Amino acid sequence: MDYTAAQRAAISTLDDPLLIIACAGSGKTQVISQRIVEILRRPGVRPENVVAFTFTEKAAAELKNRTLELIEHDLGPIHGLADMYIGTMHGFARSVLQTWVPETFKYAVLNEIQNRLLVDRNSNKCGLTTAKAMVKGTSRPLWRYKESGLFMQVVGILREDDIDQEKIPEDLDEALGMYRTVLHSLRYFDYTELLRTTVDMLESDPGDSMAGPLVRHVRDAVRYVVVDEYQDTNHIQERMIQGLCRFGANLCVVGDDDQTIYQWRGSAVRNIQTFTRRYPGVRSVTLDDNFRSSPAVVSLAQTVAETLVDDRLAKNMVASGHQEFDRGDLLAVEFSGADDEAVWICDRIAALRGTPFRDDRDEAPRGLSWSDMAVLFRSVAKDADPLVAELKRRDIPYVIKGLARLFDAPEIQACVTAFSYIIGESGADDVRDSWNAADIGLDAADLTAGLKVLDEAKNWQPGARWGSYTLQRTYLDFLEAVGLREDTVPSADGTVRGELVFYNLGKFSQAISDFEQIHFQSDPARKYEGFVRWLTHHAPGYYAESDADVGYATPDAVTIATVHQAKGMQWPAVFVPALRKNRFPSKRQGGINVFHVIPENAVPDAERYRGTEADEARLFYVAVTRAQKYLALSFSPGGSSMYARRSVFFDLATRNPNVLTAAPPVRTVARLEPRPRHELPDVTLSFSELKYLFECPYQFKLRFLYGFNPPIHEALGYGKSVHDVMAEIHKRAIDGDLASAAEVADLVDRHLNVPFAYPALREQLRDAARKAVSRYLAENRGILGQTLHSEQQVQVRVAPGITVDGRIDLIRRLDTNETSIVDFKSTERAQAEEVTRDQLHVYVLGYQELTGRRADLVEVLNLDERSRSTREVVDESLLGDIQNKIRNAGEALRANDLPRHRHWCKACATCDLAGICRDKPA
DNA sequence: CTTGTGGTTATTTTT
DNA sequence: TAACCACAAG
Repeated sequence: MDYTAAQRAAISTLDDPLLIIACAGSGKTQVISQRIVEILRRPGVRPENVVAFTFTEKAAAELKNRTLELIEHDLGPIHGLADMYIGTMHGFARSVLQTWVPETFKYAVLNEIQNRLLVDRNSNKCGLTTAKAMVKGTSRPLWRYKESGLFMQVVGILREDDIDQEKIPEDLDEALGMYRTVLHSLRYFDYTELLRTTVDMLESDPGDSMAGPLVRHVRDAVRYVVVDEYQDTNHIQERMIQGLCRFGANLCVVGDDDQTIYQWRGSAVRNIQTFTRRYPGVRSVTLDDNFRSSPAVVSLAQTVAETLVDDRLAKNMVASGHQEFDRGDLLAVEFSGADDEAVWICDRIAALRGTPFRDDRDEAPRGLSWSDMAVLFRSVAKDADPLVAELKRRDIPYVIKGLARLFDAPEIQACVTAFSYIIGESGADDVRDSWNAADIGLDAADLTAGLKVLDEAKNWQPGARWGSYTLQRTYLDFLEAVGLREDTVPSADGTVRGELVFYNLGKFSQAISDFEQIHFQSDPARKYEGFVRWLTHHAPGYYAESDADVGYATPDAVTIATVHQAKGMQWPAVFVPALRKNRFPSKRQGGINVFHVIPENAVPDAERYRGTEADEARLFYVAVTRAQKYLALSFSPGGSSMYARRSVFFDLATRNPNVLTAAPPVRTVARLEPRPRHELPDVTLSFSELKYLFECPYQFKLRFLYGFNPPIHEALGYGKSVHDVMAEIHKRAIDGDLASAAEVADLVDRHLNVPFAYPALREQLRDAARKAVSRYLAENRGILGQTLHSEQQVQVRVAPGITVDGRIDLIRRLDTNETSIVDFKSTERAQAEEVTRDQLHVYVLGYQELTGRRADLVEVLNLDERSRSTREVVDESLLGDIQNKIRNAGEALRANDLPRHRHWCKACATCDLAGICRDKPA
């Protein structure tokens, strides 16, 4: 790989704090990866010394894969790569807490929807009504349900930003305290609390009793910190970075202040703009070669960037790629209506298809295909309808993000009707009508069977345990009774409808899980009623987007996306329609916002949350720089007078000399056969996902691609709790601190978290856990001191782009001096023996990757006294087989080839989802 | 060029 | 409910 002088400078600066200003298309990911390789090349540096942050999981997967590829190529096999962290800051926080702070082991992380359900359910205890909004000079409390979203934003900002405590009203501070108390008493982190807890600990003294191990780990292990997309970091994230570097780790931040587009999350462009002032001795490198776009696209982007005057970091993007500019590539066209605009875009898409295009300088040209084109909107939800209709009319394939609303789907409406039947708000005829309207291949007899399930759910017995009436159970039973199958969903055109319907039904299953996680402990009558109430009033707003983007395989289709979603991507041809005043740039929004609750002067530069003209210009800059060669901007007046005028961005573009305002007649170039660029998606699987994939590919699809969840079990959390106890015991054992029998009760009490158990069950589980741990200690105390690793992160890269990662429960040395890999099982729940054997042999591979050594034995230690433990010698022949098996499974996943088993088999017998897969044998 | 009024609209999304 | 825009009036 040839690097430019600037790239080489960035790659080789390893000792001074480094700021890399990376223009769009400047090969940023490659540079970061290569720099990590150079770090690892240094004598004495181990992979665990490196921590690299990205903004999203997707970016992390890309960076990780690129880095591993380079390492393989430049350094050959090196060990311990599983200890190198490349991921999001939230992921890092979770991982270090999980490793170093036993007190946090039992915490679960809430997603945003569960978070909001929690706030609504505990609105008084959470401080929702204690917090007050200042409206027209008088204060009033916030509304439950209606303003709980606002409340969450408020408690988010209060914990993430650099707040002037003096200016916070007492009642608001109290509300925040109440909210945090509720979170902690239920053992939950929200995304913010996860970061806050970690950051607060990172800033503690190395001798601190709780945070000490974490701080000492950072002090001893973290030597190089890399932060990508630095312009999108906010105050708490900056604190996290400082916490990691406080013992002298080298810091490298990478970003582009012109591409800050997440300001409403509180990201502070100032972090990157003032970086050189805040860290002493910073070396600054600007990557201003754009290898992606033609000179004309680059010049237009420059025009946009130059409107951003204040405090912009100096840079001068130059086109250095191989794309050539031909007059007519850049257009800014006006239309009298959105329909004309849509027709024109489709015409142009059709005309561009088959046009010769070179992905690389010295590669033969290929014909452009559907997936080489993208249409980017400021708001897909508001503006994309006419285009979608036209694409549909012409049978041009497209994938769209963020338009269809989940609860508008007829099959979801039918689900809602089924639950409202249970609480007596709909009749049997309503249920039949709604499912018939969904047209998913059910006949009258199927629905009769389904109604029987719903009738049973109606008849809960007062006094019976609440946990036996789970919504998820009812839902899955209903789907099983009606005999729904993916391949019997009728479809007019192709085979995709079954997939879409199952995707939506899977999402509904997730919605049930979200609700039930928070409302499990309500009595059946209230739970079902509350659920229906939530489904009709609140859920539709929460689950706004249902993208039918199922699987890893990328279809050959035109992309319709928002500019935000397009960040980090590129296409040969890009369209940016609906460039209307008040939409793009977007006008400010009315209604009450966080600053009606938080005094504006308590937050530094509070303006940044609201979004400015400059922020919109940055967004437009991002849109323009996605194009490699063809870029068509267009305007048509929208429905009302508000959107009747042209955007300033459109006018700005027309002033650029490379832009034509009318499309020239199509040049007659030799057309080629359209051939989409073949890009293999990176696949990273956890061990448990892999287990499902081995067991049954279709079950994997139902669970992880569609999102179907099994019902919550009352004892859920027990296995994890015992696991956590073992983890603490072994971590202490490594430090030479052997737990005694007298500590068992205390250990169990600290880690036991069974939120869905009724009181008697909880006692029973506590007792079982104590027994299991005592028995384990009694039987293994002798070799506790020979613990090598506990909860060890491992990673196996079986093929380029296919990685498996996970944690090994325990690695220990036996008295025979053999190394043994141990997996704990704590419940009777059977798992096929060969699956366990496979899993353990994957661990063996992981351990070998980590240390270069081969383990001798694999053990399953059953902590449940009624099950047996196993101990086997590592099977050499199995190790090769398993690699192939993983590779094949990964390839199948990439190709979206996830079939069900041909016949009912052992896996079906234990599968929670068999009922929506096939008929059970008599 | 400023001010008042009535009408219209309320985005983006990651963890 | 709040904020902003377009347009008209002064």
